[in-house]
Amino acid sequence: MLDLLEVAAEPNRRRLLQLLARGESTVTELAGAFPVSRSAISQHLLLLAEVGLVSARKSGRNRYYSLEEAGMARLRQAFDSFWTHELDLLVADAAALNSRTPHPDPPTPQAGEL
Amino acid sequence: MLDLLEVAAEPNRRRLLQLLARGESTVTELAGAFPVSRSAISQHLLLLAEVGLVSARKSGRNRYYSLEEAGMARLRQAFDSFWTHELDLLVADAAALNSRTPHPDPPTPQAGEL
DNA sequence: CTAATACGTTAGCTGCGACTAACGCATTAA
DNA sequence: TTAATGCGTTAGTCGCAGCTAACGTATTAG
Repeated sequence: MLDLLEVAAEPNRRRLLQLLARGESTVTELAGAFPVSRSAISQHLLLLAEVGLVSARKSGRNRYYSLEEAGMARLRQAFDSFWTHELDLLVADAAALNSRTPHPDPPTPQAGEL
Repeated sequence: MLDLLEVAAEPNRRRLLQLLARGESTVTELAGAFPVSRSAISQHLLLLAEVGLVSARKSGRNRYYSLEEAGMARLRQAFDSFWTHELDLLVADAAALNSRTPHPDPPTPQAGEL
């Protein structure tokens, strides 16, 4: 599996990325937040590393994983590239239909946002 | 597979969503844009329908698939929910590193997706 | 030193996702 | 009417993604 978006989309890996956004962490620490084994988490991390979304630093007998910023930027670009202008228009319509909450930020094509 | 992001992330289904963003289309028409069979495309569409991203309208002996706007809005929200503030900060740093254009409004020639 | 403990990875299994082939059903042609 | 063509879906196969169990390795206790 080489596809960036597909790799990042898997629920456990998504969660891993979010946890790592808080800061670097070991496999065991991360695994504590999941119902599955360390092994499973380790393999998810290896896959994330393979596509350049994370990297590891060895210290003692621990390996500290952390987000690879350039990779995450590529992920962001991939999603933005997927989310074409047509989709923006469609979703804007949908939001107008079923929301009494006046959209505060979301549909605004902010520079750093989206 | 019930996960919205995961369903949408698969490359063929991603492409289907993009094609449908241009307007409704039949299974056969859509399949023409892929190297795989009508059957495969039909099954991808059925899955997309199951999670509410598309819907179908029958006319003659054709079924016209089109995007479900509310579902696409949910997809957007799911991604925004995943992309936490921490990630925004990290990616902002990464963008600052390898580009003098900090805000990707112009079509960046980087993305190899799709 | 040896043994024990804890870390992360590799070996092996299983279920399910993605695909082609076979099918049912309409529509159109004869 | 019947036959033929084209539409989309269902039946069945295969490979691989995701998991647990077993392992290698390295630190720490004795």
